[in-house]
Amino acid sequence: MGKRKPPALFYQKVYAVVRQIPAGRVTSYGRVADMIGHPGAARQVGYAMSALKNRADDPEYQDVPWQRVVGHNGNIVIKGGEHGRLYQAELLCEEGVHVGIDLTVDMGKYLWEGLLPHEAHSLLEGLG
DNA sequence: ATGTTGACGGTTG
DNA sequence: TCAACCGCCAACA
Repeated sequence: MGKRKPPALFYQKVYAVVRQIPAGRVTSYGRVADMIGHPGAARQVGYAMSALKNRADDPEYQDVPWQRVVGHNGNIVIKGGEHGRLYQAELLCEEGVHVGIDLTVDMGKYLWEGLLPHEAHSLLEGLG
């Protein structure tokens, strides 16, 4: 009884980095792309986040704090209508991240510094 | 192999 | 300031 096919390597790298974001902080899709060595692949990071909803029943991926990834200006850009965006705002609020009425996070205040290059390297080697 | 799809981000008018 | 456009590139049908 096989388990479901694992995500592609690119997605696994995205999830590994997102899991490093501390509660109470956020980062952007583009910064995650930079950290996994794919600068410019911000859209694909968003794609990886979207794919998580197809694995809602897989415990392996339930600990990925997707809500801590926002647009580069701090704006919540999740699709699925206001319901989805308000849900992300609610999750962030529970972690102590203030979300403005315009569904934007103050990046100057909550931005995660991110991984240093050697930290990203040691985190990602051994995947796939 | 090829075309379509996207939870982005930078540029343009 | 803001909407529309477009380049980006991995995953998937």
